[in-house]
Amino acid sequence: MFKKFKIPDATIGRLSLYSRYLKEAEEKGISTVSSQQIAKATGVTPAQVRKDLAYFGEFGTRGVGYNSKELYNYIMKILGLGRRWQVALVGAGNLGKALSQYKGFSERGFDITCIFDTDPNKIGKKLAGIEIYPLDLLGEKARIHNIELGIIAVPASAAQEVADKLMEAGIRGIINFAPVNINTGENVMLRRVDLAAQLEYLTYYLEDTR
Amino acid sequence: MFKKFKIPDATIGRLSLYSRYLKEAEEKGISTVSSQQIAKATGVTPAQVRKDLAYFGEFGTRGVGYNSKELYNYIMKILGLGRRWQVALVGAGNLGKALSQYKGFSERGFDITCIFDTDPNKIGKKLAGIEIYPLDLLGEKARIHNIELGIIAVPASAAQEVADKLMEAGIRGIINFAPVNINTGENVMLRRVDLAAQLEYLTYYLEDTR
DNA sequence: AAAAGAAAGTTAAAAAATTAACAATCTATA
DNA sequence: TATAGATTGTTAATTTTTTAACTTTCTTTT
Repeated sequence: MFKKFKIPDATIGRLSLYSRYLKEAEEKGISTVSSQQIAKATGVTPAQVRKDLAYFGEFGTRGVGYNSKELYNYIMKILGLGRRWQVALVGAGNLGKALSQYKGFSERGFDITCIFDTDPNKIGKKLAGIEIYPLDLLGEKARIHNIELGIIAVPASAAQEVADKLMEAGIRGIINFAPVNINTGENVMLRRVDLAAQLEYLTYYLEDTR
Repeated sequence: MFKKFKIPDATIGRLSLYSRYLKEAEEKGISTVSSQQIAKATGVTPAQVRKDLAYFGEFGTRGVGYNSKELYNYIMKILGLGRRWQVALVGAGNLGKALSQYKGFSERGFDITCIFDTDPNKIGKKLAGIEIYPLDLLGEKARIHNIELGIIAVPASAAQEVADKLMEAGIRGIINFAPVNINTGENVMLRRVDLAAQLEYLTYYLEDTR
């Protein structure tokens, strides 16, 4: 799988959506799809679909289209979803609880196998059947569970500290749900997801359009 | 507030982050900040900060910087956060439950005041103190509660139907947590947040870099 | 077997976003 | 009061991303 040259971030997000449509199509017995069909289902243009795919190779047949199952498999491979990933969740508050129970992760190959918190009242208890460990055990447990990804679901004030601990434990990819910027090493992939900010995109546009 | 010309989507997201830093700075007693400081704290370049702000006006003083409190207020106004917004949550499953309890919304001016579901076992019960209504009552309750924004936290298969109902109820902004594209009218702002896809950005980059 | 239609892959053009450079202006200091 | 330093707002250049147009190839039909 080539990642020699820079791919637009948005392309990755669209590939994810394409793959979901392709799975659905295949399950419905639609064995061949066109860029047009993919585009319609995912809300983009056919040219965009072809361009996105062209970054990675030639997956279709001219004059015909793409084989749904085949393209699905290719995209999943491109996204790194050819295998399962073990994920650590830090923060057993409301958000952490929700994420631990969210079915959507498992469906896409992500297994949250350990949860960490600093609150003595939470440690030892379970969330969605997964035991909550003290944050200090992160390194040890991460090794045992083969953790490669981490989710930060703690208050903004604790986010950087948690990120540091995750990096110390050798975790290479981090999703940060805290509404704050955190600094990571060069070899660590970081992505921030600010739920409130999502609503703010809406209010920005709606503010004075009434 | 001008929105005559197109602002990069990413700018809105950064403004949100700037505002959080500014609030923090002000609370710490830092009354003046430079684009450099904002940039450092939020992980962008100073030029980017100034450019982002320049879309909306002149908020600083050359040779000096920005007044933290003042700039904070301006940005909040720009984002439409000069007032509170009433939000309806559709879907009382794991994700819905989490979102209903998430403190981060209220802090930024969003109040989830009613929750909807189709599951008879859930209707009538409460989540985070908020009653769960049958989806059919959406229109009625939305009117009573002055709902302007909607959050879709239902399975992908039901997302479009829910979106249609939200639009019917006059809701103008929608966050869709279902991993599927949905179609909305022209005068409705839509934003998709795919939690699993966030992890996929990481795995895409990590896949073969071990 | 040729022609028409469909659809991918590719190249070029256009648009959008970011980065960098610079001119204007404020504050502090000599 | 002039000068140096700081820092904004703005303009220009660069880079990135999207859109459109075109070429190739496959399938079907006449």
